[in-house]
Amino acid sequence: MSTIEKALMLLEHFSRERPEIGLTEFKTRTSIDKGTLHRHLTALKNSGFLEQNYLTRAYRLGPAVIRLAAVRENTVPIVKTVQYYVDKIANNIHELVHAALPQKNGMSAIYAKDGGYHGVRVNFDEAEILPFHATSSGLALLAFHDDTLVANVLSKKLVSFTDSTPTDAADIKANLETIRTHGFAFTDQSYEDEVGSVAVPFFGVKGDAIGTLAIAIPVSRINKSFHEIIIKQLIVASTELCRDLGGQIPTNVATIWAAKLEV
Amino acid sequence: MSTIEKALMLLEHFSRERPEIGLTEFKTRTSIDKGTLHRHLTALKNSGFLEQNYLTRAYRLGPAVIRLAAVRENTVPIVKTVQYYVDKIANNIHELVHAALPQKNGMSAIYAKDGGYHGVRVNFDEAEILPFHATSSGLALLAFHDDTLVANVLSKKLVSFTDSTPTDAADIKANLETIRTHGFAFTDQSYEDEVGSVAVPFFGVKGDAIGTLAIAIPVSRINKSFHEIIIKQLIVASTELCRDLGGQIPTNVATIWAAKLEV
DNA sequence: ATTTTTGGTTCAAATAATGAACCGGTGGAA
DNA sequence: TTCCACCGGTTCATTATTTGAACCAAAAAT
Repeated sequence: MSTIEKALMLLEHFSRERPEIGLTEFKTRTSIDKGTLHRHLTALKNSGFLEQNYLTRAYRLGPAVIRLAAVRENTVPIVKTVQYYVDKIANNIHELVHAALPQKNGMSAIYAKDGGYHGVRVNFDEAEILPFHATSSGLALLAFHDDTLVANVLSKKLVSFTDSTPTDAADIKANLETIRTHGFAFTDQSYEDEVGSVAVPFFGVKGDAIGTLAIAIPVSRINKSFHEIIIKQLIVASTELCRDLGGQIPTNVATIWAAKLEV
Repeated sequence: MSTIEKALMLLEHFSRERPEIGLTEFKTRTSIDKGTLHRHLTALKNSGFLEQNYLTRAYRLGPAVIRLAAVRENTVPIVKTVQYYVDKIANNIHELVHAALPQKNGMSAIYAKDGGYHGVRVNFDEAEILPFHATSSGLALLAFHDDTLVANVLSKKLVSFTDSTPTDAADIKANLETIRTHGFAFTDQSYEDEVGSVAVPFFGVKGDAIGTLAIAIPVSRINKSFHEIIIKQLIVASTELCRDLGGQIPTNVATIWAAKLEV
Protein backbone atom coordinates (compact mmCIF):
# COMPACT_ATOMS: atom_id res chain seq x y z
CA MET A 1 0.00 0.00 0.00
CA SER A 2 1.31 3.44 -0.89
CA THR A 3 2.27 6.03 1.69
CA ILE A 4 -0.51 8.25 0.37
CA GLU A 5 -3.15 5.64 1.05
CA LYS A 6 -1.73 4.92 4.49
CA ALA A 7 -1.91 8.61 5.37
CA LEU A 8 -5.42 9.07 4.02
CA MET A 9 -6.60 6.07 6.01
CA LEU A 10 -5.91 8.13 9.09
CA LEU A 11 -8.72 10.48 8.12
CA GLU A 12 -11.20 7.61 8.31
CA HIS A 13 -10.82 7.55 12.08
CA PHE A 14 -12.62 10.85 12.48
CA SER A 15 -16.36 10.80 13.02
CA ARG A 16 -19.07 12.64 14.92
CA GLU A 17 -18.35 10.59 18.00
CA ARG A 18 -14.60 11.06 17.68
CA PRO A 19 -13.97 14.51 16.20
CA GLU A 20 -10.52 14.97 17.73
CA ILE A 21 -7.74 12.41 18.02
CA GLY A 22 -4.37 12.89 19.69
CA LEU A 23 -1.05 11.40 18.58
CA THR A 24 -0.97 8.69 21.21
CA GLU A 25 -4.61 7.77 20.67
CA PHE A 26 -3.85 7.40 16.97
CA LYS A 27 -0.98 5.14 17.88
CA THR A 28 -3.17 2.82 19.91
CA ARG A 29 -5.90 2.84 17.27
CA THR A 30 -3.60 2.12 14.33
CA SER A 31 -0.48 0.51 15.85
CA ILE A 32 1.61 2.60 13.48
CA ASP A 33 4.89 3.93 14.79
CA LYS A 34 4.67 7.26 16.54
CA GLY A 35 7.35 8.87 14.37
CA THR A 36 5.64 7.84 11.17
CA LEU A 37 2.27 8.89 12.50
CA HIS A 38 3.54 12.29 13.45
CA ARG A 39 5.04 12.82 10.00
CA HIS A 40 1.82 11.78 8.31
CA LEU A 41 -0.37 13.91 10.54
CA THR A 42 1.91 16.88 9.95
CA ALA A 43 1.70 16.37 6.20
CA LEU A 44 -2.10 16.26 6.40
CA LYS A 45 -2.02 19.37 8.56
CA ASN A 46 0.21 21.21 6.09
CA SER A 47 -2.26 20.34 3.36
CA GLY A 48 -5.21 21.71 5.33
CA PHE A 49 -6.86 18.34 5.84
CA LEU A 50 -6.20 18.45 9.56
CA GLU A 51 -5.73 21.16 12.10
CA GLN A 52 -4.70 21.00 15.72
CA ASN A 53 -6.57 21.97 18.80
CA TYR A 54 -3.94 24.36 20.09
CA LEU A 55 -4.64 23.48 23.71
CA THR A 56 -4.80 19.69 23.66
CA ARG A 57 -2.63 19.31 20.52
CA ALA A 58 -5.19 16.79 19.28
CA TYR A 59 -5.89 16.67 15.57
CA ARG A 60 -9.24 17.36 13.91
CA LEU A 61 -10.39 17.67 10.31
CA GLY A 62 -9.31 20.89 8.64
CA PRO A 63 -10.88 23.46 6.31
CA ALA A 64 -9.60 21.88 3.08
CA VAL A 65 -12.36 19.28 3.17
CA ILE A 66 -15.00 22.00 3.14
CA ARG A 67 -13.79 23.41 -0.14
CA LEU A 68 -13.41 20.01 -1.76
CA ALA A 69 -16.91 18.97 -0.74
CA ALA A 70 -18.29 22.18 -2.26
CA VAL A 71 -16.52 21.46 -5.56
CA ARG A 72 -17.59 17.82 -5.54
CA GLU A 73 -21.20 18.72 -4.82
CA ASN A 74 -21.08 21.21 -7.66
CA THR A 75 -19.70 18.55 -9.99
CA VAL A 76 -22.04 15.75 -8.93
CA PRO A 77 -24.89 17.24 -6.89
CA ILE A 78 -25.93 14.00 -5.21
CA VAL A 79 -26.46 15.37 -1.72
CA LYS A 80 -28.76 18.16 -2.83
CA THR A 81 -30.77 15.92 -5.12
CA VAL A 82 -31.05 13.16 -2.58
CA GLN A 83 -32.34 15.49 0.13
CA TYR A 84 -35.49 16.19 -1.83
CA TYR A 85 -36.45 12.55 -2.04
CA VAL A 86 -35.49 11.67 1.53
CA ASP A 87 -37.66 14.50 2.80
CA LYS A 88 -40.51 13.39 0.59
CA ILE A 89 -40.45 9.79 1.84
CA ALA A 90 -40.06 10.90 5.45
CA ASN A 91 -43.15 13.09 5.13
CA ASN A 92 -45.12 10.22 3.69
CA ILE A 93 -44.27 7.42 6.06
CA HIS A 94 -43.21 9.26 9.23
CA GLU A 95 -40.17 7.12 9.87
CA LEU A 96 -36.44 7.73 9.78
CA VAL A 97 -35.27 7.88 6.17
CA HIS A 98 -31.69 8.27 5.06
CA ALA A 99 -29.48 8.20 1.98
CA ALA A 100 -25.96 6.80 2.04
CA LEU A 101 -22.91 6.66 -0.21
CA PRO A 102 -20.29 3.92 -0.24
CA GLN A 103 -16.95 4.67 1.35
CA LYS A 104 -14.03 2.31 1.71
CA ASN A 105 -15.25 0.38 4.73
CA GLY A 106 -18.98 0.89 4.69
CA MET A 107 -21.77 3.24 3.80
CA SER A 108 -21.74 6.82 4.97
CA ALA A 109 -25.11 8.48 5.51
CA ILE A 110 -25.11 11.81 3.73
CA TYR A 111 -28.57 12.92 4.76
CA ALA A 112 -31.23 11.71 7.15
CA LYS A 113 -34.72 12.90 7.96
CA ASP A 114 -36.86 11.76 10.83
CA GLY A 115 -40.54 11.67 9.91
CA GLY A 116 -41.17 12.92 13.43
CA TYR A 117 -44.45 11.37 14.40
CA HIS A 118 -43.89 8.43 16.69
CA GLY A 119 -42.77 8.40 20.28
CA VAL A 120 -40.24 5.63 19.76
CA ARG A 121 -37.72 6.77 17.21
CA VAL A 122 -34.62 5.32 15.70
CA ASN A 123 -31.58 7.28 16.70
CA PHE A 124 -29.21 8.12 13.90
CA ASP A 125 -25.90 9.80 13.26
CA GLU A 126 -25.05 11.27 9.90
CA ALA A 127 -21.49 10.66 8.72
CA GLU A 128 -21.38 7.47 10.73
CA ILE A 129 -19.92 4.51 8.86
CA LEU A 130 -22.53 1.79 8.37
CA PRO A 131 -20.83 -1.59 7.85
CA PHE A 132 -21.61 -3.25 4.54
CA HIS A 133 -22.52 -6.67 5.94
CA ALA A 134 -24.75 -5.61 8.81
CA THR A 135 -27.00 -2.92 7.36
CA SER A 136 -29.65 -2.92 4.67
CA SER A 137 -27.90 0.02 3.00
CA GLY A 138 -24.66 -1.91 2.84
CA LEU A 139 -26.25 -5.10 1.53
CA ALA A 140 -28.33 -3.23 -1.05
CA LEU A 141 -25.21 -1.61 -2.38
CA LEU A 142 -23.14 -4.79 -2.40
CA ALA A 143 -25.88 -6.67 -4.25
CA PHE A 144 -25.87 -4.21 -7.13
CA HIS A 145 -22.24 -3.15 -7.17
CA ASP A 146 -19.42 -5.00 -8.88
CA ASP A 147 -18.23 -8.28 -7.42
CA THR A 148 -14.76 -7.09 -6.49
CA LEU A 149 -16.24 -4.98 -3.68
CA VAL A 150 -18.21 -7.97 -2.41
CA ALA A 151 -15.13 -10.17 -2.47
CA ASN A 152 -13.16 -7.46 -0.72
CA VAL A 153 -15.74 -6.99 2.04
CA LEU A 154 -16.22 -10.71 2.63
CA SER A 155 -12.49 -11.35 2.76
CA LYS A 156 -12.20 -9.30 5.93
CA LYS A 157 -13.32 -10.18 9.43
CA LEU A 158 -17.07 -9.58 9.72
CA VAL A 159 -17.74 -7.84 13.00
CA SER A 160 -20.82 -8.84 14.99
CA PHE A 161 -22.96 -6.01 16.36
CA THR A 162 -26.00 -7.89 17.67
CA ASP A 163 -27.04 -11.52 18.02
CA SER A 164 -28.56 -11.26 14.54
CA THR A 165 -25.55 -9.86 12.67
CA PRO A 166 -24.69 -12.18 9.79
CA THR A 167 -21.00 -13.03 9.94
CA ASP A 168 -20.77 -15.99 7.61
CA ALA A 169 -19.56 -15.10 4.12
CA ALA A 170 -21.58 -17.84 2.44
CA ASP A 171 -24.80 -16.74 4.18
CA ILE A 172 -24.23 -13.18 3.06
CA LYS A 173 -23.51 -14.22 -0.50
CA ALA A 174 -26.79 -16.16 -0.58
CA ASN A 175 -28.57 -13.16 0.89
CA LEU A 176 -27.14 -10.87 -1.80
CA GLU A 177 -28.61 -13.23 -4.40
CA THR A 178 -32.00 -12.95 -2.71
CA ILE A 179 -31.66 -9.18 -2.62
CA ARG A 180 -30.94 -9.15 -6.35
CA THR A 181 -34.12 -11.12 -7.08
CA HIS A 182 -36.24 -8.95 -4.76
CA GLY A 183 -34.82 -5.61 -5.81
CA PHE A 184 -34.37 -4.41 -2.23
CA ALA A 185 -32.58 -5.37 0.98
CA PHE A 186 -33.92 -5.65 4.49
CA THR A 187 -32.35 -6.47 7.82
CA ASP A 188 -33.83 -7.36 11.17
CA GLN A 189 -31.79 -6.09 14.13
CA SER A 190 -28.55 -7.01 12.45
CA TYR A 191 -26.85 -3.74 13.37
CA GLU A 192 -28.85 -2.41 16.29
CA ASP A 193 -31.25 -4.23 18.56
CA GLU A 194 -34.91 -3.36 18.07
CA VAL A 195 -34.23 -1.74 14.71
CA GLY A 196 -35.14 -3.19 11.32
CA SER A 197 -34.44 -1.53 8.02
CA VAL A 198 -35.16 -1.65 4.31
CA ALA A 199 -33.00 -0.23 1.53
CA VAL A 200 -32.90 0.14 -2.25
CA PRO A 201 -29.92 1.14 -4.34
CA PHE A 202 -29.79 4.02 -6.78
CA PHE A 203 -27.68 3.84 -9.89
CA GLY A 204 -25.01 5.77 -11.78
CA VAL A 205 -24.44 6.20 -15.50
CA LYS A 206 -22.95 2.73 -15.82
CA GLY A 207 -25.96 1.09 -14.17
CA ASP A 208 -23.89 0.38 -11.07
CA ALA A 209 -25.19 1.10 -7.59
CA ILE A 210 -23.73 4.41 -6.42
CA GLY A 211 -25.73 4.85 -3.23
CA THR A 212 -28.80 3.78 -1.30
CA LEU A 213 -32.07 5.07 0.08
CA ALA A 214 -33.11 3.39 3.30
CA ILE A 215 -35.65 3.42 6.07
CA ALA A 216 -35.04 2.33 9.67
CA ILE A 217 -37.97 1.34 11.85
CA PRO A 218 -38.40 0.07 15.40
CA VAL A 219 -39.26 -3.63 14.97
CA SER A 220 -42.46 -3.11 16.93
CA ARG A 221 -43.92 -1.13 14.05
CA ILE A 222 -43.02 -3.51 11.23
CA ASN A 223 -45.80 -5.49 9.60
CA LYS A 224 -46.37 -6.91 6.14
CA SER A 225 -48.57 -4.18 4.67
CA PHE A 226 -46.37 -1.41 5.98
CA HIS A 227 -43.35 -3.22 4.57
CA GLU A 228 -45.02 -3.18 1.13
CA ILE A 229 -45.77 0.53 1.39
CA ILE A 230 -42.21 1.33 2.36
CA ILE A 231 -40.73 -0.63 -0.51
CA LYS A 232 -42.97 1.08 -3.04
CA GLN A 233 -41.99 4.48 -1.72
CA LEU A 234 -38.32 3.64 -1.93
CA ILE A 235 -38.59 2.25 -5.44
CA VAL A 236 -40.46 5.28 -6.75
CA ALA A 237 -38.00 7.69 -5.13
CA SER A 238 -34.95 5.80 -6.39
CA THR A 239 -36.36 5.71 -9.91
CA GLU A 240 -36.85 9.46 -9.96
CA LEU A 241 -33.50 10.05 -8.29
CA CYS A 242 -31.72 8.01 -10.97
CA ARG A 243 -33.42 10.11 -13.60
CA ASP A 244 -32.29 13.33 -11.89
CA LEU A 245 -28.70 12.15 -11.57
CA GLY A 246 -28.52 10.83 -15.10
CA GLY A 247 -28.19 7.29 -13.76
CA GLN A 248 -29.36 4.14 -15.46
CA ILE A 249 -31.42 1.47 -13.74
CA PRO A 250 -30.28 -1.95 -15.01
CA THR A 251 -33.06 -3.51 -17.06
CA ASN A 252 -33.49 -6.53 -14.79
CA VAL A 253 -33.87 -4.29 -11.75
CA ALA A 254 -36.29 -2.06 -13.65
CA THR A 255 -38.42 -5.11 -14.43
CA ILE A 256 -38.45 -6.33 -10.84
CA TRP A 257 -39.31 -2.88 -9.53
CA ALA A 258 -42.09 -2.39 -12.07
CA ALA A 259 -43.63 -5.69 -10.93
CA LYS A 260 -43.39 -4.60 -7.27
CA LEU A 261 -45.27 -1.39 -8.03
CA GLU A 262 -48.05 -3.25 -9.86
CA VAL A 263 -49.05 -5.23 -6.77
CA MET B 1 8.12 17.95 0.62
CA SER B 2 6.54 14.65 1.53
CA THR B 3 4.85 12.39 -0.98
CA ILE B 4 1.59 12.87 0.90
CA GLU B 5 1.68 16.62 0.45
CA LYS B 6 2.58 16.29 -3.20
CA ALA B 7 -0.37 14.01 -3.79
CA LEU B 8 -2.81 16.19 -1.87
CA MET B 9 -1.68 19.22 -3.85
CA LEU B 10 -3.23 17.55 -6.87
CA LEU B 11 -6.67 17.97 -5.30
CA GLU B 12 -6.20 21.73 -5.30
CA HIS B 13 -6.49 21.76 -9.08
CA PHE B 14 -10.16 20.90 -8.98
CA SER B 15 -12.68 23.73 -8.95
CA ARG B 16 -16.10 24.62 -10.30
CA GLU B 17 -14.56 25.67 -13.58
CA ARG B 18 -12.41 22.56 -13.79
CA PRO B 19 -14.34 19.71 -12.18
CA GLU B 20 -12.65 16.95 -14.19
CA ILE B 21 -8.97 16.65 -15.07
CA GLY B 22 -7.36 13.96 -17.23
CA LEU B 23 -3.91 12.46 -16.73
CA THR B 24 -2.26 14.43 -19.52
CA GLU B 25 -3.90 17.69 -18.47
CA PHE B 26 -2.55 17.10 -14.98
CA LYS B 27 0.86 16.58 -16.47
CA THR B 28 0.83 19.91 -18.28
CA ARG B 29 -0.58 21.69 -15.25
CA THR B 30 1.92 20.30 -12.76
CA SER B 31 4.92 19.19 -14.83
CA ILE B 32 5.12 16.09 -12.69
CA ASP B 33 6.12 12.87 -14.40
CA LYS B 34 3.25 10.91 -15.87
CA GLY B 35 4.17 7.70 -14.08
CA THR B 36 4.29 9.41 -10.71
CA LEU B 37 1.09 11.27 -11.42
CA HIS B 38 -0.72 8.10 -12.33
CA ARG B 39 0.39 6.40 -9.14
CA HIS B 40 -0.71 9.36 -7.03
CA LEU B 41 -4.06 9.69 -8.76
CA THR B 42 -4.65 5.97 -8.34
CA ALA B 43 -3.83 6.20 -4.63
CA LEU B 44 -6.29 9.08 -4.24
CA LYS B 45 -8.86 7.09 -6.17
CA ASN B 46 -8.36 4.04 -3.95
CA SER B 47 -8.93 6.25 -0.94
CA GLY B 48 -12.20 7.63 -2.33
CA PHE B 49 -10.86 11.16 -2.80
CA LEU B 50 -11.09 10.85 -6.57
CA GLU B 51 -13.18 8.85 -8.97
CA GLN B 52 -12.92 8.46 -12.70
CA ASN B 53 -15.37 9.40 -15.38
CA TYR B 54 -15.62 5.96 -16.89
CA LEU B 55 -15.98 7.31 -20.42
CA THR B 56 -13.29 9.97 -20.59
CA ARG B 57 -11.08 8.41 -17.86
CA ALA B 58 -10.71 11.90 -16.44
CA TYR B 59 -10.51 12.24 -12.66
CA ARG B 60 -12.96 14.13 -10.47
CA LEU B 61 -13.40 14.52 -6.72
CA GLY B 62 -14.81 11.44 -5.03
CA PRO B 63 -17.38 10.71 -2.31
CA ALA B 64 -14.86 10.60 0.57
CA VAL B 65 -14.77 14.39 0.71
CA ILE B 66 -18.51 14.53 1.34
CA ARG B 67 -18.25 12.43 4.47
CA LEU B 68 -15.24 14.33 5.78
CA ALA B 69 -16.92 17.67 5.24
CA ALA B 70 -19.96 16.43 7.17
CA VAL B 71 -17.77 15.38 10.08
CA ARG B 72 -15.79 18.62 9.99
CA GLU B 73 -18.92 20.72 9.91
CA ASN B 74 -20.23 18.77 12.86
CA THR B 75 -16.99 19.38 14.75
CA VAL B 76 -16.64 23.06 13.87
CA PRO B 77 -19.91 24.31 12.38
CA ILE B 78 -18.44 27.34 10.67
CA VAL B 79 -20.36 27.07 7.40
CA LYS B 80 -23.76 26.84 9.01
CA THR B 81 -23.05 29.66 11.43
CA VAL B 82 -21.58 31.89 8.77
CA GLN B 83 -24.56 31.47 6.46
CA TYR B 84 -26.85 33.19 8.92
CA TYR B 85 -24.73 36.32 9.02
CA VAL B 86 -24.01 36.44 5.30
CA ASP B 87 -27.73 36.24 4.57
CA LYS B 88 -28.42 38.95 7.10
CA ILE B 89 -25.92 41.39 5.63
CA ALA B 90 -27.05 40.62 2.08
CA ASN B 91 -30.62 41.40 3.03
CA ASN B 92 -29.58 44.69 4.56
CA ILE B 93 -27.32 46.09 1.89
CA HIS B 94 -28.46 44.30 -1.28
CA GLU B 95 -24.99 43.51 -2.52
CA LEU B 96 -22.97 40.34 -2.95
CA VAL B 97 -21.77 39.13 0.44
CA HIS B 98 -19.54 36.16 1.01
CA ALA B 99 -17.57 34.34 3.69
CA ALA B 100 -14.25 32.69 3.00
CA LEU B 101 -11.79 30.38 4.73
CA PRO B 102 -8.05 30.28 4.17
CA GLN B 103 -6.65 27.41 2.14
CA LYS B 104 -3.05 26.89 1.21
CA ASN B 105 -2.90 29.28 -1.74
CA GLY B 106 -5.70 31.70 -1.08
CA MET B 107 -9.13 32.12 0.38
CA SER B 108 -11.95 29.78 -0.53
CA ALA B 109 -15.47 31.19 -0.43
CA ILE B 110 -17.65 28.82 1.57
CA TYR B 111 -20.89 30.70 1.14
CA ALA B 112 -22.12 33.65 -0.89
CA LYS B 113 -25.41 35.49 -1.08
CA ASP B 114 -26.41 38.04 -3.64
CA GLY B 115 -28.60 40.75 -2.18
CA GLY B 116 -30.50 40.62 -5.48
CA TYR B 117 -31.66 44.16 -6.01
CA HIS B 118 -29.46 45.85 -8.57
CA GLY B 119 -29.25 45.25 -12.28
CA VAL B 120 -25.47 45.23 -12.35
CA ARG B 121 -24.26 42.44 -10.12
CA VAL B 122 -20.93 41.04 -9.22
CA ASN B 123 -20.52 37.56 -10.54
CA PHE B 124 -19.17 35.06 -8.07
CA ASP B 125 -18.16 31.44 -7.85
CA GLU B 126 -18.16 29.59 -4.58
CA ALA B 127 -15.20 27.29 -4.01
CA GLU B 128 -13.07 29.48 -6.23
CA ILE B 129 -9.64 30.25 -4.82
CA LEU B 130 -9.27 33.96 -4.11
CA PRO B 131 -5.58 34.94 -4.09
CA PHE B 132 -4.34 36.41 -0.82
CA HIS B 133 -2.62 39.44 -2.28
CA ALA B 134 -5.32 40.60 -4.71
CA THR B 135 -8.55 40.36 -2.75
CA SER B 136 -9.88 42.12 0.32
CA SER B 137 -10.64 38.73 1.89
CA GLY B 138 -7.07 37.62 1.41
CA LEU B 139 -5.57 40.84 2.74
CA ALA B 140 -7.92 40.96 5.72
CA LEU B 141 -6.85 37.46 6.65
CA LEU B 142 -3.13 38.08 6.15
CA ALA B 143 -3.27 41.21 8.27
CA PHE B 144 -4.63 39.37 11.29
CA HIS B 145 -3.03 35.97 10.83
CA ASP B 146 0.45 35.00 11.95
CA ASP B 147 3.45 36.44 10.11
CA THR B 148 4.68 33.13 8.73
CA LEU B 149 1.72 33.01 6.34
CA VAL B 150 2.43 36.56 5.19
CA ALA B 151 6.10 35.76 4.60
CA ASN B 152 5.11 32.60 2.77
CA VAL B 153 2.66 34.40 0.48
CA LEU B 154 4.99 37.29 -0.28
CA SER B 155 7.89 34.97 -1.03
CA LYS B 156 6.08 33.61 -4.05
CA LYS B 157 5.45 35.27 -7.38
CA LEU B 158 2.50 37.66 -7.05
CA VAL B 159 0.28 37.22 -10.07
CA SER B 160 -1.31 40.29 -11.62
CA PHE B 161 -5.02 40.07 -12.45
CA THR B 162 -5.81 43.67 -13.39
CA ASP B 163 -3.88 46.90 -13.81
CA SER B 164 -4.52 47.60 -10.15
CA THR B 165 -3.31 44.31 -8.69
CA PRO B 166 -0.58 45.03 -6.14
CA THR B 167 2.45 42.88 -6.91
CA ASP B 168 5.14 44.54 -4.84
CA ALA B 169 5.81 42.79 -1.53
CA ALA B 170 6.78 46.01 0.25
CA ASP B 171 3.59 47.76 -0.90
CA ILE B 172 1.50 44.88 0.36
CA LYS B 173 3.30 44.80 3.70
CA ALA B 174 2.59 48.49 4.13
CA ASN B 175 -1.03 47.92 3.18
CA LEU B 176 -1.34 45.14 5.77
CA GLU B 177 -0.17 47.62 8.38
CA THR B 178 -2.88 50.06 7.27
CA ILE B 179 -5.46 47.28 7.40
CA ARG B 180 -4.43 46.47 10.95
CA THR B 181 -4.95 50.09 12.02
CA HIS B 182 -8.29 50.37 10.21
CA GLY B 183 -9.66 47.00 11.25
CA PHE B 184 -10.82 46.11 7.75
CA ALA B 185 -9.43 45.66 4.24
CA PHE B 186 -10.64 47.08 0.98
CA THR B 187 -9.52 46.71 -2.60
CA ASP B 188 -10.34 48.65 -5.75
CA GLN B 189 -10.42 46.50 -8.88
CA SER B 190 -7.34 44.58 -7.80
CA TYR B 191 -8.77 41.21 -8.75
CA GLU B 192 -11.52 42.00 -11.23
CA ASP B 193 -12.10 45.16 -13.21
CA GLU B 194 -15.06 47.23 -12.11
CA VAL B 195 -15.29 45.42 -8.78
CA GLY B 196 -14.29 46.81 -5.41
CA SER B 197 -14.55 44.96 -2.14
CA VAL B 198 -14.38 45.31 1.62
CA ALA B 199 -13.58 42.57 4.11
CA VAL B 200 -13.22 41.99 7.84
CA PRO B 201 -11.66 38.97 9.52
CA PHE B 202 -13.34 36.77 12.09
CA PHE B 203 -11.33 35.12 14.82
CA GLY B 204 -10.71 31.72 16.41
CA VAL B 205 -10.06 30.79 20.02
CA LYS B 206 -6.47 31.98 19.87
CA GLY B 207 -7.50 35.40 18.57
CA ASP B 208 -6.09 34.56 15.17
CA ALA B 209 -8.04 35.27 11.98
CA ILE B 210 -9.71 32.05 10.85
CA GLY B 211 -11.84 33.48 8.03
CA THR B 212 -13.36 36.58 6.52
CA LEU B 213 -16.67 38.23 5.77
CA ALA B 214 -16.61 40.34 2.63
CA ILE B 215 -18.71 42.41 0.29
CA ALA B 216 -18.06 42.93 -3.41
CA ILE B 217 -19.57 45.91 -5.19
CA PRO B 218 -19.47 47.33 -8.70
CA VAL B 219 -17.23 50.41 -8.38
CA SER B 220 -20.02 52.57 -9.79
CA ARG B 221 -22.00 52.13 -6.58
CA ILE B 222 -19.21 52.85 -4.11
CA ASN B 223 -19.32 56.13 -2.20
CA LYS B 224 -18.12 57.25 1.17
CA SER B 225 -21.34 56.94 3.17
CA PHE B 226 -22.13 53.55 1.70
CA HIS B 227 -18.60 52.44 2.54
CA GLU B 228 -19.21 53.39 6.16
CA ILE B 229 -22.47 51.50 6.28
CA ILE B 230 -20.88 48.39 4.83
CA ILE B 231 -18.04 48.41 7.30
CA LYS B 232 -20.36 48.75 10.24
CA GLN B 233 -22.45 45.83 9.01
CA LEU B 234 -19.39 43.67 8.61
CA ILE B 235 -18.00 44.55 12.02
CA VAL B 236 -21.27 43.82 13.79
CA ALA B 237 -21.67 40.50 11.98
CA SER B 238 -18.09 39.43 12.63
CA THR B 239 -18.40 40.28 16.31
CA GLU B 240 -21.48 38.14 16.69
CA LEU B 241 -19.98 35.38 14.57
CA CYS B 242 -16.90 35.24 16.80
CA ARG B 243 -19.15 34.92 19.80
CA ASP B 244 -21.07 32.04 18.16
CA LEU B 245 -17.88 30.21 17.21
CA GLY B 246 -16.24 30.71 20.57
CA GLY B 247 -13.63 32.92 18.96
CA GLN B 248 -11.78 35.78 20.60
CA ILE B 249 -11.43 39.20 19.03
CA PRO B 250 -7.95 40.57 19.86
CA THR B 251 -8.31 43.52 22.21
CA ASN B 252 -6.71 46.02 19.85
CA VAL B 253 -9.10 45.02 17.06
CA ALA B 254 -12.04 45.16 19.44
CA THR B 255 -11.06 48.73 20.35
CA ILE B 256 -10.74 49.83 16.73
CA TRP B 257 -14.04 48.23 15.81
CA ALA B 258 -15.83 49.77 18.77
CA ALA B 259 -14.59 53.20 17.66
CA LYS B 260 -15.80 52.56 14.09
CA LEU B 261 -19.27 51.73 15.36
CA GLU B 262 -19.44 54.92 17.45
CA VAL B 263 -19.11 57.21 14.43
C1' DA C 1 -3.51 4.20 -43.40
C1' DT C 2 -0.54 6.74 -40.48
C1' DT C 3 0.52 9.87 -36.97
C1' DT C 4 -0.52 11.88 -32.66
C1' DT C 5 -2.38 11.76 -28.36
C1' DT C 6 -4.51 9.40 -24.81
C1' DG C 7 -4.16 6.56 -20.32
C1' DG C 8 -1.40 3.34 -18.34
C1' DT C 9 2.97 0.21 -17.09
C1' DT C 10 7.89 -1.18 -16.13
C1' DC C 11 12.23 -1.47 -13.52
C1' DA C 12 16.86 0.16 -12.14
C1' DA C 13 18.38 4.29 -9.82
C1' DA C 14 17.40 7.81 -6.58
C1' DT C 15 15.05 9.26 -2.78
C1' DA C 16 11.93 9.37 0.85
C1' DA C 17 9.70 6.58 4.56
C1' DT C 18 10.46 4.09 8.62
C1' DG C 19 10.96 3.09 13.68
C1' DA C 20 13.82 2.38 17.90
C1' DA C 21 15.68 5.39 20.82
C1' DC C 22 15.65 9.83 22.49
C1' DC C 23 14.12 14.68 24.19
C1' DG C 24 11.66 18.01 26.95
C1' DG C 25 7.40 19.44 29.09
C1' DT C 26 3.27 18.46 32.04
C1' DG C 27 0.51 16.49 35.56
C1' DG C 28 -0.27 13.70 39.04
C1' DA C 29 1.47 10.56 43.19
C1' DA C 30 4.67 9.67 46.94
C1' DT D 1 9.89 18.75 46.34
C1' DT D 2 11.00 14.70 43.94
C1' DC D 3 9.80 11.16 41.16
C1' DC D 4 7.61 8.82 37.56
C1' DA D 5 4.51 8.17 33.78
C1' DC D 6 2.66 10.00 29.89
C1' DC D 7 2.20 13.33 26.51
C1' DG D 8 3.71 15.34 21.80
C1' DG D 9 7.48 15.64 19.15
C1' DT D 10 12.43 14.69 17.04
C1' DT D 11 16.61 12.13 15.32
C1' DC D 12 19.22 9.29 12.07
C1' DA D 13 20.94 4.91 10.25
C1' DT D 14 18.45 1.36 7.92
C1' DT D 15 15.10 0.00 4.71
C1' DA D 16 11.59 0.25 1.50
C1' DT D 17 9.16 3.20 -1.57
C1' DT D 18 9.02 6.65 -4.92
C1' DT D 19 10.62 8.22 -9.14
C1' DG D 20 10.92 8.91 -14.25
C1' DA D 21 12.69 7.66 -18.93
C1' DA D 22 11.33 4.48 -21.91
C1' DC D 23 7.79 1.63 -23.30
C1' DC D 24 2.95 -0.25 -24.51
C1' DA D 25 -1.81 -0.45 -26.30
C1' DA D 26 -5.81 1.85 -27.64
C1' DA D 27 -8.25 5.66 -29.22
C1' DA D 28 -8.50 10.04 -31.84
C1' DA D 29 -7.02 13.00 -35.23
C1' DT D 30 -4.75 13.60 -39.63
